[in-house]
Amino acid sequence: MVKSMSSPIAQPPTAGGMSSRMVAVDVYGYLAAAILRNEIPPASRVNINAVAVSLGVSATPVREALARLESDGLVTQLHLKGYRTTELLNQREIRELWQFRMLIEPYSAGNAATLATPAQLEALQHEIDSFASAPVGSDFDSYQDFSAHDARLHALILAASGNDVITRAFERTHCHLHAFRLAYTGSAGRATVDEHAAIVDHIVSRDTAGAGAAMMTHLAHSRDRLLPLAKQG
Amino acid sequence: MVKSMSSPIAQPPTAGGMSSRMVAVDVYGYLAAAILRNEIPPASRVNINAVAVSLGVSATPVREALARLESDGLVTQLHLKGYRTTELLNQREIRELWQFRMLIEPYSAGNAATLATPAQLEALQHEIDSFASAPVGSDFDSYQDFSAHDARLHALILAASGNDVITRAFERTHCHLHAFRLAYTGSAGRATVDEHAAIVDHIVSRDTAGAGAAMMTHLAHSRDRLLPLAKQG
DNA sequence: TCGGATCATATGCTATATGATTTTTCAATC
DNA sequence: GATTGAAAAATCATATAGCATATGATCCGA
Repeated sequence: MVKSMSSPIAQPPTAGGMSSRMVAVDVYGYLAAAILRNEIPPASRVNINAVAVSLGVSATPVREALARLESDGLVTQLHLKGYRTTELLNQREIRELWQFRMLIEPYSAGNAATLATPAQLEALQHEIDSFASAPVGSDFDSYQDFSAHDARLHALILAASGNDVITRAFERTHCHLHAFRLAYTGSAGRATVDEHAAIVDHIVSRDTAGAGAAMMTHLAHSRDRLLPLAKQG
Repeated sequence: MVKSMSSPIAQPPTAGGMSSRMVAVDVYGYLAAAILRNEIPPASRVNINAVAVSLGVSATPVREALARLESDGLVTQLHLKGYRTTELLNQREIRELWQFRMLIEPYSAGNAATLATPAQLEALQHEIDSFASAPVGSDFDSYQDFSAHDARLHALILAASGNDVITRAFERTHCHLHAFRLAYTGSAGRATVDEHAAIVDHIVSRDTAGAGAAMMTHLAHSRDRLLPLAKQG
């Protein structure tokens, strides 16, 4: 996100005409964050003009961002009825998404154990250390921090596994975003932190099979932690 | 509060609406097909205005389609330089893409053997039959038909496996489109037809392990057939 | 031949028009 | 009097045209 989005109120409409070329507001990032934080609740309409006005841009860049968000599965477009945010995942969808993760993430964790560069190992260890001793709060901001940490760690592991196709396929699931939308009132779990540490320990010690197994265990647990929060489906 | 009683019906939209409101041209489909057929060569610029004029629409729907195509990895956007089609896959990218397929398609083929409905089994068998005895030509149109058959068969298997997340992740790789761009001068292979038939035989006979193994074999072979056509990387 | 100025072209955006949809209003009926 | 249904108004999504700016190529002079 770039700038000037903490004030949802009126921006002066580009007086004089000098400022129209100044800043490219990251409409995509703004909308993704707004959906993440449930500022735009699930299954609610996204008013293109309202977004455009609140960001001080016109409709065209908003439409472009929404087209991308639809590819990401965060909004859906109905002809002549505009865009709506998607529903929260139900239990069936969680099972399907986690099954997908179980196919690619243990494999990727194993590859990371084999292929990670020293710098990548250090980044993984740093991510673990930064949360190993952190307080585990239960307020919104704490949970958001924790969710971001979770997302970063998994992304680091994928990146270290050396397969860009798989990494992008994983990113496009936006699994952490969907999980956050379900659990944004929840709290960070010490169990998750421990499971993350175990995965990274195996990767750092170049234990391919152990890393894959630890990731599989972690995914099964995280799925089971999430399922009770979702509707049946 | 407005009361305006007059203004009788006398405003039927009638004519006028016909010309400009005719049909929503499928810009996305047009561009995807154009890239597929190499009418827009790899790594070449896509002139938004030219596309708009040739399709008889304005720039806005073209921009929206290009935003979606970028999410699909078929074009890339450079700021103030517009959109370019992506390069052909190189050997490293083929290996990465096929590795991804090897993670999800054998699993999905196995699930299809377990879960496919009778209608889905029939659709699979029909797809096989329609090409089992077909002539295997080497001209452009024949190869295009064959590629479409290949894409349909894999899509049917994914659909029968009962996991929409995995199905969408697979679709978004556009692996058949990338393969076609590399091999569009090639010819359909009898070997591929036979491998397809073997996979479907296992699925129809509810042989989960056999279906997965047959799919894995098929993927390895198709990868090895494709690699010589790509640049090193 | 090389460097710099000039100009044509394309991009990204804004402003606006058009028509579909949704909401509100209001009268008629039960 | 409450409720239903239709008509009008308002709202909103989509599309179009046009403008300001950045880019890249051409041309000129040294």
